[in-house]
Amino acid sequence: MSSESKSLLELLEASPISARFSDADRKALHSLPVSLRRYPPHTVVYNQGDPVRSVYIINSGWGCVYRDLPSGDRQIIDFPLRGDSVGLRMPAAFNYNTYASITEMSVFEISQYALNAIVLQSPYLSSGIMGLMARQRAFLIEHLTNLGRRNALVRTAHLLLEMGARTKSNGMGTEKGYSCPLTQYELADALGLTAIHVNRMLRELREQNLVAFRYGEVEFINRPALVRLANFDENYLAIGMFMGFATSQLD
Amino acid sequence: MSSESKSLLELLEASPISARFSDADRKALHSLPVSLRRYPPHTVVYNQGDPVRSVYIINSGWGCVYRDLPSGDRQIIDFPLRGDSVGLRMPAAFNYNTYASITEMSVFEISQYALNAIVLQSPYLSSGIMGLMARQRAFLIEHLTNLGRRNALVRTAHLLLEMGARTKSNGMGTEKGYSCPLTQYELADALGLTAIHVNRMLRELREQNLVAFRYGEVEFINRPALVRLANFDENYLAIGMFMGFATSQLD
DNA sequence: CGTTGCCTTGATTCTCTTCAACAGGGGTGG
DNA sequence: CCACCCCTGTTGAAGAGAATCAAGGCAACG
Repeated sequence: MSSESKSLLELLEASPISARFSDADRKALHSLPVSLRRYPPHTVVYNQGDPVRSVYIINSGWGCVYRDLPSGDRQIIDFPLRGDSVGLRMPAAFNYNTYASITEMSVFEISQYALNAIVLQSPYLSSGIMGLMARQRAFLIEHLTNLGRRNALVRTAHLLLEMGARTKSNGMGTEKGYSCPLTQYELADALGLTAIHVNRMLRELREQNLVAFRYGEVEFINRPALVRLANFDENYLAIGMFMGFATSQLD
Repeated sequence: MSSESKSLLELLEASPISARFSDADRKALHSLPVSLRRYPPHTVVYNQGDPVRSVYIINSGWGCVYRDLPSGDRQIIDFPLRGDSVGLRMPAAFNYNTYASITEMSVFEISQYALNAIVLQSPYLSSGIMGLMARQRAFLIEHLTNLGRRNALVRTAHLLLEMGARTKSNGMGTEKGYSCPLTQYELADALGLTAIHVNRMLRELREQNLVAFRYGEVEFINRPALVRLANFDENYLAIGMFMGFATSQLD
């Protein structure tokens, strides 16, 4: 895979988060107990029903957050990538979804307890955390819209474009394409479709010379036409960076 | 309608938020410039594309947050009720969805600018804000799962149950039912269905003696059976109250 | 008293699922 | 080394579920 950071600070200052810290914030961050964890492919990080203990900032690799349903289906909520956060929610609660790796994955893990402390210390950091939450929220809303009001072809196109924009913004991909380790089953679980139908939609997109997803590579063939088909708007992804509540006082 | 608060403080201390403030927090809240606004039915509060200016805490009435699509369809993201928040995201950005009233609606409006200030002043309040964001996030995830992996009947049942749990938790409804001013068109836009099909699903639910939604009233006839049909789990709604990051230090 | 908004129902169409079968690659064990 | 299996991808045919098209109902409102 592409870039990977050695420290949380380095990751937060890199794209897409691009935080700019004061010395005080840096100091606070240094005192924060963080562990860099590695997970092999297809390993559960936390499970639906587990108590909430930690927050994760993804450093490298692909994973997915999903909800298992009693019917045996699952709904994939998101594929968090480098620079995304997982698990920012209330403590003293239980997880109502599962987070698992897809490829080998490295993440920075911060305990809820330590996070509480830093929220008390640095308003800039807490507003940064809100920024991360807002970013995840924007992904969710787009995903929701995708499932509710777009047909299978457009929906598939849209997801490929979204992951393209996200991989580009964190250095994992380019305008032309990106490496994507997802199976058609995983795509289907995210898109609310069957893998069989996803397969047909991918073929359709390929045959229309819009985008090819084969052998773990997404290749944009005719990006403008694909963007038009999917009515894709990159702007929603730009929001929610680290320039949080606190800094906007400068306006 | 049922309860309504005269001040933001009163609203925050009431169910479902149930905040407990220190004197310092109360003071900070008192200095916060808040305006109580009323909107007539079917009025836009902010529009897709407008710059972000304010955050809203709903006091009474029904509204909806939605995204308009170029196709002319729209996807309703959420129906925020008393005690819910709208617009908590990054400043210096644009809204990528619209917030409009459905019934007459009263909301507390706080400028982003003022909110920044309070985040700097009170860590407890900022963690409370994170709590509100986490709560909205839980709604989104459930809604997403609903659209992705449940059929029309179950999906409809689930939404009626969710709004039932939410109205109950903020005093607008009871175990037996609640007043619901939504049209079948609005339900359809939330559920990713056509109004015609929603109509059929409501009839089905009524004929199976599970729940009746008629004349603006949702009446749970056989709640246990309905909960079973929809695989409804109220717990996800319980998370994300005001007992935020900061307080959990007491653990 | 006609219009408008919301609800209701039937008939038809089409999107997506389900069921079924097969092909290629990678690993494993006999 | 090969037989076997599992996982992923691929394709076809049948069937279900929801959309679309069409029409009529009732109540509120000017």
